[in-house]
Amino acid sequence: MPPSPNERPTLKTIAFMTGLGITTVSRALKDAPDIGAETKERVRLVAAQVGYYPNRAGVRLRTGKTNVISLILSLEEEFIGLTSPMVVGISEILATTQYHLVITPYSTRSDPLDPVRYVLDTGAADGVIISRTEPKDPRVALMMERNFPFGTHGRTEMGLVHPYHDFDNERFAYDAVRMLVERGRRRIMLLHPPPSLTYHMHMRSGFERGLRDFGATAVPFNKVDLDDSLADIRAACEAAMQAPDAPDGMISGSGGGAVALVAGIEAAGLKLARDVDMVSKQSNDLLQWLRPEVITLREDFRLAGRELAKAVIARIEGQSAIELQTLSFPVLQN
Amino acid sequence: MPPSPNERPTLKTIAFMTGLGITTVSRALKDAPDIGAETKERVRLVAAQVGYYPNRAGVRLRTGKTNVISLILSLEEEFIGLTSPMVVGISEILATTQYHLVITPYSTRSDPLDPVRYVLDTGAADGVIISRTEPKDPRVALMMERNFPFGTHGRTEMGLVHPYHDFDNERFAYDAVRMLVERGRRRIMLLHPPPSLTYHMHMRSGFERGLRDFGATAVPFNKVDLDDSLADIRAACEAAMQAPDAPDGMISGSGGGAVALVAGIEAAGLKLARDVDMVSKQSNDLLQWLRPEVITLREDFRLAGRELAKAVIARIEGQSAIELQTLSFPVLQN
DNA sequence: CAAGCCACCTGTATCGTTACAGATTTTGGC
DNA sequence: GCCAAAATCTGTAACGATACAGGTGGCTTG
Repeated sequence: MPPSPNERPTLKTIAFMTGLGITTVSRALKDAPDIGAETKERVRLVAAQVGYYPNRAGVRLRTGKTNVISLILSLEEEFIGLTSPMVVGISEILATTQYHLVITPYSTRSDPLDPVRYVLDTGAADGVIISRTEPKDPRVALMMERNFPFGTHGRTEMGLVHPYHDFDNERFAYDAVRMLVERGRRRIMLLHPPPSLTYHMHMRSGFERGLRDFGATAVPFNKVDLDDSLADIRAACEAAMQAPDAPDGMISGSGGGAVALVAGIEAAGLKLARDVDMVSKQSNDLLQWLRPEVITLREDFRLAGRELAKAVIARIEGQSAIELQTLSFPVLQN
Repeated sequence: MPPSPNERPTLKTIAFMTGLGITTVSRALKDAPDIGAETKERVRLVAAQVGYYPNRAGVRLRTGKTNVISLILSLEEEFIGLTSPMVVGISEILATTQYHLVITPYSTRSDPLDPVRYVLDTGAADGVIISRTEPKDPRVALMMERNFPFGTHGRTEMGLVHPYHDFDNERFAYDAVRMLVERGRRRIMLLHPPPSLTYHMHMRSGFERGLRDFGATAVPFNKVDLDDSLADIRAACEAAMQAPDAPDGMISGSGGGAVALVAGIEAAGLKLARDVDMVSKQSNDLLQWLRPEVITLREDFRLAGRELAKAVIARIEGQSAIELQTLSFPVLQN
């Protein structure tokens, strides 16, 4: 019985059209060595002609390969818009491959291990990308233990070697201090990431190294971090500016945080560039347009997405993890 | 042969454990009417106990149901961050179902029909969500013709009934004009969406109705639209402000556009609230923090994501399209 | 008590693909 | 020419699920 011409073509369709066996067609399309060159050519031609795509469910059922990369996203952090460019970067890479991108969400209020366990237990993907990486990240430990391919946005501190892409937050904070000191600022305040995340340490250590090397002092600012609401950050900043030892320089670990700090400074009746200078990490340029006085160092999330997608695929293909660790560096805007 | 206890459990595992047939287990888990109540209970218990999830590839191969919703994203538009909250909204809904969210990207430089054709031809998803909807949108026509479930962010003008969620841009522009006139502004400029998109018409007609009803006049501003770069928009705005008939009121169809307009106004040496008032659509609150003088009306993209996800699922389940059309309204910030 | 009906359960075939173990034909060596 | 070794090709089974067409046993019904 000839396969219906209206249905999506399968190996059977091509087998019928070429007069070959289904197995032969399958192996021809895989360029297997035991198939004749002319046969392969013929099969490829017919396959292209009828617009054949392998059925993903068939492949997945038989081989276990899902051809899916899962991006695990916290529903809370993300609406700030940071991951949007990351999704774009990942998509750019996956578009050139067979992989699809699946978004696996979780709520920060629930266990961050849940989505990872879900993917591992159900075999929902061939590889995973996670962010909000912690020094002793249990997700990383779990995936390493199961030997499951993944990449992290951010590093860990467990002596486990795994693929990552990270922004050099140590250098960012160090350079930020330098730039502030160059502008004559000496009393510097840092709006840091939540202490649970690895890059908190990086940013703090760059900050402190900068203070030492360039001779500035830290103004404590520990009541809020980048996970807090902009309203809370602004209020804390306003209070800090009105305290006796108010800072004359500020560093913000994100563009959103910087906006809140600027609002706090101005609510205290002070003025950027005149009373305070600020260096901020920035991923898009809205801040730049409205407060060009803020010095911004760009973190390229799109690049991060590209690097992570490449790393995870390479890991799936068996490349060793140590070759799949990349770092990117702050770039001064303008 | 008992199924290996290390592997993921399948129907076979449960069948072995309960002493039932595979078919019975399958039907019991589906709550089929021809299975005894006690049996169902027993099967459900064992299934929960061993942590059974149906194998997606098996279901998909046998039934054709993918349990996937595809969000089709333009790689260019999106890094402004608009779709990030939309992804969150979609995820919130899908998390309560069996559906996975797959991001299917395309480049605005290529044919927007490509990703739709891909999903249709490969059966990659059970339903699709698209944005950047046009009055005669060929993607909508194609999916309607193939009777494929989808939802659009934005309406069409083809006399075809399909699920959509839209923001009432007509009302937005109308209200915006009113608010500007209330502040004594009479010469109003509109930064509109690209003319190819449906909501361009909506926004323009609300704008013009507002001008008539409230007695204001339009200042032409047709060289740029919201798809242009912020730099181009700013330059165009600066030029407009220096022309003899400069506007004293402005309406921006997006928060990003508003930032560029503000920069243009200020580059021309003018001042918000004093020389010009502005009403902008806004999806996050960065603008609000740095230029509180700008009046912002919120468009809730997260809600849009939720509504669209619900609509597509309902459509898949056979609900009629006309019941799946929703509109949301501008909300004044503060 | 046979027939019919219900309530429950189950075997078989199938979706599209690939691993595996042959089968068939060609080629080459002597 | 004959046999072994390549070179090509192919059928079967299996991945996990479900549609479909039967089974089986008990109970009512006339």
